[in-house]
Amino acid sequence: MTTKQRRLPRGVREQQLIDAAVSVFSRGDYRTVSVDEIAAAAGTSKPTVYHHLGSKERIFVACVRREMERLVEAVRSAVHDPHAPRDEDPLRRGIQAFFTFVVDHRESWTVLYRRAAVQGEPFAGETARMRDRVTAEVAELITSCTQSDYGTLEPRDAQLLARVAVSTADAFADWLLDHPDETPDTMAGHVTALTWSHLSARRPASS
Amino acid sequence: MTTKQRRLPRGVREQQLIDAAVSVFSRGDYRTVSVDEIAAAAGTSKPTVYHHLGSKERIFVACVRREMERLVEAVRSAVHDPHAPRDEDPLRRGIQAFFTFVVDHRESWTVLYRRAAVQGEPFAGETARMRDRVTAEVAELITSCTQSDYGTLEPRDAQLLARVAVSTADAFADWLLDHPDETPDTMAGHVTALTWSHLSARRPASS
Amino acid sequence: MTTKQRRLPRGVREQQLIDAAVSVFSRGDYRTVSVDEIAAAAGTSKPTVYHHLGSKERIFVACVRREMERLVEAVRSAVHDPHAPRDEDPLRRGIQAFFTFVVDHRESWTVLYRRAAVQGEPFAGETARMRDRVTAEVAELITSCTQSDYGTLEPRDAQLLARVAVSTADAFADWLLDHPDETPDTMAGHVTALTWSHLSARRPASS
Amino acid sequence: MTTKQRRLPRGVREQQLIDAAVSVFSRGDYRTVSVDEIAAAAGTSKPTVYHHLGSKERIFVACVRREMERLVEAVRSAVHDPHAPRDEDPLRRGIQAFFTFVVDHRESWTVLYRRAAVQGEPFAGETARMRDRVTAEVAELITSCTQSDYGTLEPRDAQLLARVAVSTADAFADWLLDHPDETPDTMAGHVTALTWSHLSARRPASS
DNA sequence: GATGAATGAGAGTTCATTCAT
DNA sequence: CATGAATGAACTCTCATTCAT
Repeated sequence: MTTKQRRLPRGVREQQLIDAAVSVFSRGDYRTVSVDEIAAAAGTSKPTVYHHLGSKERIFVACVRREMERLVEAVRSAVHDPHAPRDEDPLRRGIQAFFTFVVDHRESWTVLYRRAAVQGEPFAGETARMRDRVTAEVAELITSCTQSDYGTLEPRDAQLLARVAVSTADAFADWLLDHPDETPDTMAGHVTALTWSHLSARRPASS
Repeated sequence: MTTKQRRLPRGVREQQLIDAAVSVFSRGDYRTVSVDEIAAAAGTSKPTVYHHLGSKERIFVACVRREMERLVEAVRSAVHDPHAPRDEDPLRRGIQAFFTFVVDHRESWTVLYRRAAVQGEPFAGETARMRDRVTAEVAELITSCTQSDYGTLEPRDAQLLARVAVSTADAFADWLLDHPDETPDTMAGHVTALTWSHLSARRPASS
Repeated sequence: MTTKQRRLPRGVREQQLIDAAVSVFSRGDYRTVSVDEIAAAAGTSKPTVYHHLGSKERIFVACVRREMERLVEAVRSAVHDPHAPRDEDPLRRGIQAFFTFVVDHRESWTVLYRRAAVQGEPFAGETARMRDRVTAEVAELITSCTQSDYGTLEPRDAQLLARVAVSTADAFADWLLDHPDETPDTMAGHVTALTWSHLSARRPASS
Repeated sequence: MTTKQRRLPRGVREQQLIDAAVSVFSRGDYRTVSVDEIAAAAGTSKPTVYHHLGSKERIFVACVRREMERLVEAVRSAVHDPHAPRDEDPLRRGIQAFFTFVVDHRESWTVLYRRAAVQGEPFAGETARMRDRVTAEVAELITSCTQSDYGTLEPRDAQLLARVAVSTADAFADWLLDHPDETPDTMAGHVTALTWSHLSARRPASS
């Protein structure tokens, strides 16, 4: 799976292991996945995994944490892209970045959105907080982009919209898997239109 | 959990067991849940569960199957309700029924939508097929209700809409858990508006 | 090891398991012993052991607790034996009972005195308390038997004597293993003489 | 734990390692202790420990061996002390030295007497032989000191007495931990008196 | 029909020990 | 010499599943 390379420096091995773990966790949930599988996917042995990550729980949290950072970073830099044309909608850019991430890093997204949702695991608190950050980030994005156009969007509404946007992106990503002829860009257009239209539906009085 | 009642007729006992199983499966995924827990929740012992349902896998499938029937039945009878006012939108009625089910039978829905989604379990095929039937049903509903208004809605588009509707309903149900002041009816309104607006977005030419 | 007998009632199986566990724990310390060994010695399987005793720690504690009761009971009933001759020294009778127990139930004693002494195990508190009870019991025995002869024996001195008596009995039991020609009775005589003489050493003024 | 000092001459490093190992082994038994702990206590890394001592077993044996030498040496030089007053009892001097060692080098003694007693370890033979040497030494001491006073003390009796003396010293050392107001000297007096009185008890006819 | 008892298979975790730097 | 990295083996504990009552 990975180029076999013994005696790697700390940081590198660790990233390799997280790569493997994300991939494996995207195919089964926390309980289904065995540490042996992760080790095998990383081309190493179980004790090595423990040497670097400490415990199955910490492996999982490390996965969620890292993929979370990547996602947030991707969306943020898209929204604040200094090279983007002035007249381009930053909201659409952000949503597109978000959506592109979901599609391009299918495994990451699955771990982030689907696996972290399972209740009752020992690490519920940590991952739930992580998961909330995705929607919080999206909500903030929506808020900041709509402030001028529609008056002040209530935080509560922004939250709701964010949740809808996220779950919709998830549904679209699934859709894309079964229909490879659709382009991420087309889909991103759908989501944006959808969000806009829902914004009007929510706030008919403010137009 | 259930009123202890020995020596019940076959069918009844079985339904009780499935009730308990649905409740337990809604709180943890397939692997997390133990047959012991299910037996305890049903107020009986493990071998009794096996006697009636055969194996853990078959227990789970039985849960998904039964809840599925209930959901489909609820939506269908709402759409074809003969006592409904003529001028009422059957689509909205259907969506509302669907949404109401999701909210009222939180546990059933969780098992149906979240648990059945996990890949890699031994019964993947069976439950995946079940799960697809939800969206298929919704798609059919949308198709049949929009046929006259928007020309012929492409099956493909109906499918996509169905998926969005379903995942949105899921997001809304989650939202409702955190915000008990929202009424299911309000939420149902949101979904309908959302779906309509998206229909326009998808078919701008046909208006 | 034990007569193979399937499907035993709860209590019986449990005692069998503790029997086996005592035997195994007497040959190796807490960490050396594996639950598999215990299961094998009891003629059953590992999960059965867990079914009845719960955890390795609880197995060990159960052993210590039961053997403790036995020892205390043996000494007590010897001291208060109503059929004993009036002029017989109850102290000697008690020490002899104690010593006989140590020699006859070599395994029990080893678990009680040697294994429970190891610090740093997770159950340190529980077993330490148990272990203290042996000496406390012996101290009480000594106190009650010497009260009239030597004035009031200070509790502190009784404690010290008890400790010496216990460790001496342990040494003697070891000795007996290497020299089978000595009889337990002879040894009991030694201990008594030893204790008496030491009593004089401690309280030279009261003679 | 030890002053970090790289590139030490062979012998010194080795002694430092044994120091650390004795300290660690005194707190947990052979299985509880990990080589990592020993390495950490010595302020070095695991492979270094292996480089010098070879294996966990050999580490343990090295500890026992060295502490044994120290104990024997301490007792011997006390008995044969040329500067001691002529009329002083060399037996008491020896016992006192022995007892002082037990109290002052609590960790050494624990390793020697308690840890080495566990059966079933791979090195049982070696350490058992070591352990026997303590009592043998004490027996010899007793024999040589009593030769003139009580006729010839049978070797067998000397052995028994030695065992009792040793286990009693152990009990006293424990006692001292809980009662810091007792001085080692007082205790040594107790042991000597105890041994003498027991000698009389054993050989009433030979006086 | 219903249940306490029993178990084979497997998962997470640790550790003594060895390479390779 | 000294060490971070790597691993095979073993151990505790759990669970789906089946007997025997």
